[in-house]
Amino acid sequence: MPKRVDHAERRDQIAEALLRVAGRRGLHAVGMRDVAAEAGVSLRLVQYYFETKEKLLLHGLRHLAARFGERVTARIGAAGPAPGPRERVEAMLTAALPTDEESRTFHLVYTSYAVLSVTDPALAAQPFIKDPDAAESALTELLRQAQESGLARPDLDARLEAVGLLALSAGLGTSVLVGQRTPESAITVLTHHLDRIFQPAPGAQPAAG
Amino acid sequence: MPKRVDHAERRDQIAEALLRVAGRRGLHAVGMRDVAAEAGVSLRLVQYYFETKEKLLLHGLRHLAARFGERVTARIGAAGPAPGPRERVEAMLTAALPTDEESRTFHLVYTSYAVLSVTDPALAAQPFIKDPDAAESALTELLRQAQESGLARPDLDARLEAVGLLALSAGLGTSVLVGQRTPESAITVLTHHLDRIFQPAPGAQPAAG
DNA sequence: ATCTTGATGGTACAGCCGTATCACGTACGT
DNA sequence: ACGTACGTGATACGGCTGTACCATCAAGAT
Repeated sequence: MPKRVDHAERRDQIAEALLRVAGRRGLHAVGMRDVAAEAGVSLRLVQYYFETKEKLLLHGLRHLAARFGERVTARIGAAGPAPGPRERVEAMLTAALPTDEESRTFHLVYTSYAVLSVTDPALAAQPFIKDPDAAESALTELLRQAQESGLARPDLDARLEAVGLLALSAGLGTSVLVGQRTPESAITVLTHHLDRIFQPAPGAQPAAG
Repeated sequence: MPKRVDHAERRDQIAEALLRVAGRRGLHAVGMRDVAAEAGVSLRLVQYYFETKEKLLLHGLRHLAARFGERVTARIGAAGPAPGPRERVEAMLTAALPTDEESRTFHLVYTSYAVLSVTDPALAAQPFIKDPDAAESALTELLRQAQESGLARPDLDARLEAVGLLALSAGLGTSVLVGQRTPESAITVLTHHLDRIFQPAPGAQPAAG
């Protein structure tokens, strides 16, 4: 046989090419030939590693979600040596805002996938809503911890707030994406809402435990 | 000449056909032939009234925005004979949530346009962000009125809250659209946030003025 | 009555898309 | 050493897309 190739690695390379061109020209305008050219390979190779375009798109979606997870992790790590709940929450929510090229691409392509998943039975909702659900649970847990630590108002429904914050972040992200709002103003709105949640209970000391 | 035809009316008929098929199969999958078939006319006629697909899409967007405006107005009117600020705000925000077929189509197609406008220079942001900006101003004004009437907390920045509410509503709408959340839970979250804003100033009587 | 012009139908054309097919080289198992 | 399976290239094919072209009918103007 010829040089044995790591299929998983090659598939990821091609998936990254897909995301790059999708971020530039829109997911709807992405063809297999574009992906091949962007990845520097022949059209045949894209066919070889992903037999069909549908599989390519699905893998692209998974790859995008994975990269975003790493981005959030990195952001939390960059927030300091031992980031508190608020820092973690801010890292999660601002990571999705289109503030730089990577997050801009992420938001655009992810929204494109979301739109496609509504009508395309292939990109079924099943794999699509898994990650948002996980984010919602993680955020809820962070808010609960903040409440127990006395950092956040204890009279709030943590899950309700988590859902609201994620929807707020997504909505703000879209408005930034279409140029209606600047990233700074979006962050201002987000911070404002976090300030209302992260208020110590009246007369409570921020005790550990 | 043959039967003189009202061009504006015919264009609206075709635009409605466009929106119907876009709501069913996704805006990305809409071709001129589909629109023609849905409208019950020949392909040639679609070309005749909209010379190019780009112009058809642009008119479709305007028509969608207009229909949504009427929907909001109708909702406000249905909220009672003399709806107060809170009722008006609720009508605006819930009208965009995908609770029935019409709003579902609206949200899907509008989001599709938003995604397209990011990369397509034709659907420039110029006409696209006009309506959201108007909604933001209208909502801000309603919140200010509520504050002056003592119905809403006076210590809030009305515009900041308006921006947040619109982004929240948009984000919730998308999550409902992709099937992550039920319309009821979205309304719950929205109502919850409105409850926090629409609180009378401590010790203030809801006097008119 | 004829000419003009708006409205409509049918259809052809060039281009792109995803997919399939054929061909070839190369490196490992035997 | 050799055959077999993997990796890769080139290209063809059918279908769909937006657009352009040609023809026709109808009704008002002259």
